[in-house]
Amino acid sequence: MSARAAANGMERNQRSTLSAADWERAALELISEKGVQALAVEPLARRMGITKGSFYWHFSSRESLLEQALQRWEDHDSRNLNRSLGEIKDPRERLISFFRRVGKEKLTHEVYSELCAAAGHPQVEPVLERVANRRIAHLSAAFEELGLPETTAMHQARLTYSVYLGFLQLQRQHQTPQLSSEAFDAYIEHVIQTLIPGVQSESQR
Amino acid sequence: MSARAAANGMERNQRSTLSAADWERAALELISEKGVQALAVEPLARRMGITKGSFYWHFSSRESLLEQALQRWEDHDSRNLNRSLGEIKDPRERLISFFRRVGKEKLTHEVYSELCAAAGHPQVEPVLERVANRRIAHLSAAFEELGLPETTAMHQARLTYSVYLGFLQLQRQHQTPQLSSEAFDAYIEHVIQTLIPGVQSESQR
DNA sequence: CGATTACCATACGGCAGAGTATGGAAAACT
DNA sequence: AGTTTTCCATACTCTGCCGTATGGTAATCG
Repeated sequence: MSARAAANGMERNQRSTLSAADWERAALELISEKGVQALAVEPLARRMGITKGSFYWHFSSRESLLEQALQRWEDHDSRNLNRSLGEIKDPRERLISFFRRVGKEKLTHEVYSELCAAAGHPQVEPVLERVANRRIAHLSAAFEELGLPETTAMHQARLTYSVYLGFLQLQRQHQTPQLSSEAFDAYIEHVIQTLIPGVQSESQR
Repeated sequence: MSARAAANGMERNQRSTLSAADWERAALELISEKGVQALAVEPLARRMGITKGSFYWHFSSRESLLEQALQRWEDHDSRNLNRSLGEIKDPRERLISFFRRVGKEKLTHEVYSELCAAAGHPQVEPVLERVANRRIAHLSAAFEELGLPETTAMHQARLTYSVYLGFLQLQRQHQTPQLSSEAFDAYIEHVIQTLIPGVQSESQR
């Protein structure tokens, strides 16, 4: 009985053979937990109950793994954004869904949060730039649909995105109220009323 | 002529002997440039034109250096905050100065930005928590002075601080307009008008 | 002026992760 | 059934940093 067969039983639950996509998914999961700098070949392999002999068959280097994993994440995120753009017609609802989606899509946001922490990394930087530009453009378009002039809409979009980024940061510091609690909902409500024109609370009507 | 004397002439311009404070300052400078994870003994020593033989005379470990450097930074930041609280009476002016000070105090903010990126680090985390709480309390108090009810003021303070954090993040990604340009001033103006109650632009009057 | 103290260089051992080399086993082809 | 391909384990080397040990030199003190 080989050591490989022993490992199959417990640690590796799925198939008997790994693909590059498996490594990429595991890499993103590790990033979401410990950050980009913690993405190392041997620790990742140990985590998967395997050795790096496998890794270097699928990838040429650690750098290459990061590259592929980042691309996978970016594609996934990009599709998500376009989907909400197509599905939600009302720009106000689209903006609100932007905030509400922070709770859902947990893994994606955790990864993004860690990527932000690793800005400055040569491979991460361009991804961050593209993603931020796409999302800000998305917000800016919604604000324009709501009647804001172009420059104002751009400012408001940048401001809104800053709030989102700051929220992620406070979350990383555990400085934010528990998600899915009344305190959290109240805060989100406050943010929406402050940033989205034309949304009024009951007390203000 | 010793190698030491040769190093004195060029790399080390100041005194002939280093103090613990010198190491702490150099550490903060390195953090502001490359982040917390880049704070390593040997690279830092090389940067200072010296060897780690000196370092381990002043400090017991890398951990200890980080501890002292962080404390130095936090003290400095804390004093800054209290100073503005004492000097500026008008709460509106105090809030505005909060944003305007992002341009000044460059090193302090760059360090803070990198500390945020290193949230999760056991030594950094408590510092971040204390600093954020102090600043948010500072903002919250100002909003209360402007007449907002307690809960609303707290929400607004958290929101405002999120904007600040998001701004730092966008700066790290080079996604923000150049400081001290008209575009930058226009954006800051927009932020102030959106977040500070009772501030009106000329076009809105 | 001799001895102590402060500060630093050099050389060492140790660990952790990157990448390479090589061989083995199972599966897929022919 | 025999061969090739696919996938992985094991055993190296190499590099970068941590922390220690030890000795040297300049300043300072008694």
